[in-house]
Amino acid sequence: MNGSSNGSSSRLIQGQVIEEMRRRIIKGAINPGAPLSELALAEEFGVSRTPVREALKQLQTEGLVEIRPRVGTFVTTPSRREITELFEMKELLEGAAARLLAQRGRVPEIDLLEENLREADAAVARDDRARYAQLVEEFHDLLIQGADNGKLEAHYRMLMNQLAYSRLVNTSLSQPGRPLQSDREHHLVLELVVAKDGDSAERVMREHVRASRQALMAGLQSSL
Amino acid sequence: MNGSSNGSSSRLIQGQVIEEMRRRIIKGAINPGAPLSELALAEEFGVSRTPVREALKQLQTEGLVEIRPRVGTFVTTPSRREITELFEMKELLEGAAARLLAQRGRVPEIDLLEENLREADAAVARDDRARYAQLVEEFHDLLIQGADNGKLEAHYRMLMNQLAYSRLVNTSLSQPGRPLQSDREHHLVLELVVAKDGDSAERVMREHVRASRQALMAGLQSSL
DNA sequence: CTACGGTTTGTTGCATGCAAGACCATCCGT
DNA sequence: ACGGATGGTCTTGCATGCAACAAACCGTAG
Repeated sequence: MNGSSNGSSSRLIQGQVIEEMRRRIIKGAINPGAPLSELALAEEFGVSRTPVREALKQLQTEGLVEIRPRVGTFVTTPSRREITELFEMKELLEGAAARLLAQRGRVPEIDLLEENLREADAAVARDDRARYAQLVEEFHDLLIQGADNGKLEAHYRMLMNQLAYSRLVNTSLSQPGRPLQSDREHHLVLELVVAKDGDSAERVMREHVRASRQALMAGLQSSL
Repeated sequence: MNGSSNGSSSRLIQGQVIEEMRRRIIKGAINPGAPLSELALAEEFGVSRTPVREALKQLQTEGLVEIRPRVGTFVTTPSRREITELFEMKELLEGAAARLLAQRGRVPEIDLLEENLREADAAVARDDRARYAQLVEEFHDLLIQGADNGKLEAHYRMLMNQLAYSRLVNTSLSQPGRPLQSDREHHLVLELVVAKDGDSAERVMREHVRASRQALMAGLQSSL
């Protein structure tokens, strides 16, 4: 398994459909709850229903769509409770990743993380929120990769996909002062990782995720 | 999602195939690495290739089989490294579950866990390893359910399926003295949970999983 | 206006046929 | 005997047709 995607998928047309549909759902190009007709998708992609059907089946197992037998297929919308659960998992996995990374010592990912923070500092300084959002995602990705645990990474990607996190990051960072605080928290985590203090790194990382979640929830409240 | 199974699957024949195949793989009724022919399975179940095919696709996403395009479908065999990774995740999730359960206070699952330990004590006392193995699985299941986090439970079940844990438990418990120690560790965890000491409960639970893993690895070594 | 029945439409579930690729054994040439 | 080409056979991937079911829609009776 490579994360949540189908390994050598590019050659198989069902693989292409999977990647495209996943991209659309995660980016929010399709409204949550919207129906996905096999036939319509098949025609749009210029293929038969079969590969589309198999793609949707996989996306269902990944938790991105829901197939109601003989009714239709719909983009899933996480309930408030599920969002809370997903963040609990995010906190768990990223905290563990920080600890594992700290235990590994100085691996290439550390350098990439330091470089990431240098860029992030600059982005925050010039108030470039879009760029900073990208860097935040990269930071978390590097942390997970640095943990060097394929299963952890796979489950993490699945979670983030269900959250459609790429969209949420922006909401979270739109809270005043959040980017600066977020950047500081990243610095602290990386310091503890470099110092090989796994326990503290995990604790601080979890606090960071909690803070990020609260900023997000606040942002969601105000946007509704 | 209800764990890793397909919700209302009983009526759809692909759902029946999924459940049956998953059961076989987890129970070890099929040798790891063995090829699974769509046609053969279809004939055995008395259906066409289509539902079998869709079932295998889902099992692939769950990590139980591997579909090599135009070659065949095979039962996956976790590598040594993957087993280590899976146990790292198990430790993580069960530790978190212990902490979450402790935070929830006295919920029904606590009573069930205490009842479970009473039976487990008896099973250990009369050296009934088979019964104790069942109770161990039930203990961990109750812990996860008690955490009251659906996502955590879903990911946990997926992990356990990949490990084919029901088989491994026996190997682990075949180590001399392991059942008694395991039982004691369970008691300690539950005490801390009841005392609402989440941090300690998580720590001890993780130590318990590590110990269980070491017993398993020792058992695997000697059996090879 | 409301409640109920029948129909119509849309959806997915399953069966089947064909095609493309991978693998293997065999045969031929050296 | 050995190496390479070649054919055959097995596998899955995809296209298509039909059937079963669900939901909406409309007309009708009360």
